[in-house]
Amino acid sequence: MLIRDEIILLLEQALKSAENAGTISSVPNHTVTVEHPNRQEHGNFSSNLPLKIQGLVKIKALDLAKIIIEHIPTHDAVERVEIAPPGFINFFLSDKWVAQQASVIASDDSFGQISITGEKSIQIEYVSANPTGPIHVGNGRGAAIGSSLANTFKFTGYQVQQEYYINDGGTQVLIFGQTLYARYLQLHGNEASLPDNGYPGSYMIDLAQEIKNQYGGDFMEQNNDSVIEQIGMLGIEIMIEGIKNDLKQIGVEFDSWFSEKSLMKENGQYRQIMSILTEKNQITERDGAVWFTSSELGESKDNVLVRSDGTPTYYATDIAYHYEKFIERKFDRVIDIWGADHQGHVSRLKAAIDSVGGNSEGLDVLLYQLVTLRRGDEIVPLSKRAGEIVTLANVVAEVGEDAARYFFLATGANQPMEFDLELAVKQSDDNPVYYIQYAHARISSILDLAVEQKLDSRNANTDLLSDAAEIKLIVSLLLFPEIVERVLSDLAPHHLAHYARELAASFHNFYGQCRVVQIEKPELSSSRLLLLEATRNVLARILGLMGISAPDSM
RNA sequence: GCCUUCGUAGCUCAGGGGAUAGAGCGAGGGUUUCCUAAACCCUAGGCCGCAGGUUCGAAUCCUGCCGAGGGCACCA
Repeated sequence: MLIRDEIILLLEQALKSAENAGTISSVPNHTVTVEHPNRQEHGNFSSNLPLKIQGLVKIKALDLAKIIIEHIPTHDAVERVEIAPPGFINFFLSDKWVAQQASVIASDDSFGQISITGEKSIQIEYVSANPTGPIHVGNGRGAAIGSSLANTFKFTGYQVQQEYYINDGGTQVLIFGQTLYARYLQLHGNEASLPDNGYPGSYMIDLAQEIKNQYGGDFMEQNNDSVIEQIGMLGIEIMIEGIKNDLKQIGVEFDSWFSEKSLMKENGQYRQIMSILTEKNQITERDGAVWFTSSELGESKDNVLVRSDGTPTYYATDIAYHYEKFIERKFDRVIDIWGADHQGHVSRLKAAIDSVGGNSEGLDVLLYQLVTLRRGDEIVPLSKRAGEIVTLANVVAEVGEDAARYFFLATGANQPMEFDLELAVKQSDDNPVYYIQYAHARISSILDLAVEQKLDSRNANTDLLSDAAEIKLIVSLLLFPEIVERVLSDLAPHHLAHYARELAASFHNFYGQCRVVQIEKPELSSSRLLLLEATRNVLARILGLMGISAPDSM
């Protein structure tokens, strides 16, 4: 159990005990919380319980605090409890107990795994960029958030499936095929113009070249209607390989690639949701199109499911897709990670999920604000000339995998993010990601030295870990499970990045204050080596969760 | 117009009911006969967009206003 939760328990027991003793009246339901105060003199944990319930028991908070602390049971970890105006109860952990935790953390690979209740199978769908072009910088943000979140869920014991939804159906893909075919014809010296709203990017020429290299003029000789579809599908396949490769560059690999087209089969999910909605009378025909009467469900308006030309909208296929997730694959919980430009889609999708028999409460949509790219003072336009975009691959090539992951992750999803290429590269020496990695490398280096000097942590005596810097470092380590908990409850992996930096700072400070390897003091050395092992465990873990490498030397 | 996210140090961002608001970068100063100086320590820098309200207590919650991004398609 987390020490935080044990302290909450102490407070609950104290309250109950005071009630039983008759010193205070019975308190109706309430939640006891503790937090980490900003200031050291307020202890390791602080509770506002007296302030919260003073009105209920009709005793002034400060007096109430006095009563409560008299009933707090003793606990190994707690050295003393103080009250502070206007009515806080502050807990100070004993240094001895804190020091002992170094031993626990060093030997426990599962340190940080919080106990979970409820659903344990979870699907996280992210990136899912259209396969009609290479993935861009904004997708990189979704990739970093999704991947780190998935890592953290997995670490905690969830069954996680990471999925990429391939939009390989619909009009976009048709236009993609037409564009590709036009480029292909041009490469063979034929006159051909791009379709309206085609894809002007030069990567389409490269793609056509690749197909030409592989298939020569095969597609020239065919003269049937399906040639565009064939060449389009071929192009999509190649694009997807490229996307997989780009994602691999930032350490992202999916368990599953789900094809939109597969929903359109004879008795597929698309047909099923259409018939369910028809049966439930939630569909109407208007202007030649088929509408979902979502306004009757409290949505701001109705939405088109089938266009007047008979093709389904993205909305309709997305309903089918989520029907497949919830009803067929039976995920308890689904997390979709989308760019903020899809915000308007959230509410109507949830409404539709409920209509087709799913439970939209199982769906969390995590929206991330869009990315602005900068180079120093200059804003880098995400799309340069017509169709030319700054790809994720460009950025990763420029700043490196680790820095890219860190920068994408470090800003909260709700916050619009500025990615400064100049900062990420030019100042790489002062880059937070190197700062964190350096802590790990330093530890490895000291551990190596210890081996040379024939020192190890077996003779550790945690009572010797009493320096302020040592205690502070262990206190930082003890925060790790709480961080994991927050990442999962808030779906906010940026906490990982900030915590990692704080932990690294605690370590670097310790390093400056306390020499580890000292031949003449083998017991102290041993104890500090134990602390290093504990720190390395947590640092390596958290870097792993963020998808950043933990180097042994730099 | 409606919906939504945001506004915190010169810059990039944490904190999202709690006590004297924090980091990094940038600025100024100091630290190395000793485990990696990609480090450590110190200093300067803030009406937390503005105005009301709720509360014992507001950067945090509510309302309004100002400013920025995104959305309001038979695009995805």
